[in-house]
This record gives sequence, C-alpha cells and structure tokens, in this order.
Amino acid sequence: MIKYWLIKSEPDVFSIDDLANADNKTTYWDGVRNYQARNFMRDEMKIGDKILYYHSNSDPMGVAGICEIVKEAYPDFSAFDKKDPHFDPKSKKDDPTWFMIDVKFLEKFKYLVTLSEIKNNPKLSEMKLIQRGSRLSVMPITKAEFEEIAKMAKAK
DNA sequence: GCCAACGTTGGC
DNA sequence: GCCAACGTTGGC
Repeated sequence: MIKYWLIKSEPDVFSIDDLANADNKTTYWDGVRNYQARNFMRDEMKIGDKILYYHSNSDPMGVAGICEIVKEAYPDFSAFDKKDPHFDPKSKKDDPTWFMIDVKFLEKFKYLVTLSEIKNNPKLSEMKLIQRGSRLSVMPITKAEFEEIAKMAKAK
C-alpha cells in the first residue's frame, strides 16, 4: 500500500515548475539535514508513494502539485562535497548520515491550495504542516488529507 | 525584516 | 547530562 507525504521547497530555490522542466521530470531531493525527515526518507518512503509539493517562504504559500517517489533512499552526496552549502563533515562515504530520494513530477495544480485554505479546512486540522512551530520539511500525511487537498485544487 | 519555535552545539 | 548560546526555518 502506498503512503502519502508532503515535502516543502522554497520556490525561489526549486519550484514545481523547475521539477516539471527537469530531465525526465525527476530530481534528487538532497539537502535534508534533519534527523526526523531523514528517517522518513531512509526508512519509510517507497517507490510509488505520492507527495504533495508545498511552496514555503513564498507568496502565496501552499501546495502547488503532486509528485511521486521513483527512487528510494540512497546517500546524499551533497554532504560529501566541501563546496556544497549542505556539506556535512560528519557524514562519511562509508557511513553516510544523510540520505535522499528521487522524485518525479506528476501534476501541477491548476489552483494552488494556499496555507490559509488548509488552515481553514477542519478536515485538515491534524496536519503537521499547520501545527505550531512545525519545521519538518518532509512529513507523512494521510490518504484522506492528500485527497482532500487534491479536491480543493480542483474546486476553486 | 522581524522574530518565535525549535534543533544542535559546546562548556561545564 | 544539563542548559545557555547560537543558527535555521519559515510564517507574518
């Protein structure tokens, strides 16, 4: 059974359009440097899982579309590169600290589902996204939440 | 640009 | 092992 996730990206850095325009509409999701998010990627994210693509730190903020996992966790090589902003000297090639997955573009929503719309929908009140101080950049969501947001993207 | 919330670091 | 200081995230 597939799982459902939400990942955050700053569209100034990498937007859903960037993903749609990438080779094969696919990219590696590098640079995650949070243990909880790392554990989700390394231990739970499987090929075929669906992901809501959330634009953070932007105007407007919200869920911009859908992608899916096409490659399961493998070492995040950006941690090994001294010149990379995500370099982490503690992560060793023979014992990596950080992992990444590959995601492939599936769909850009016609209407972005904004953060305030999510907050105003009682069906979505349990989402980690809107819980106080939540800074997780990779988080699990339920199938019902996934489908509700997909529905909101069409209903506007 | 501000700042609250949170995770990490490092001195002790 | 505690906890203050610091850096980062990310909404406003």
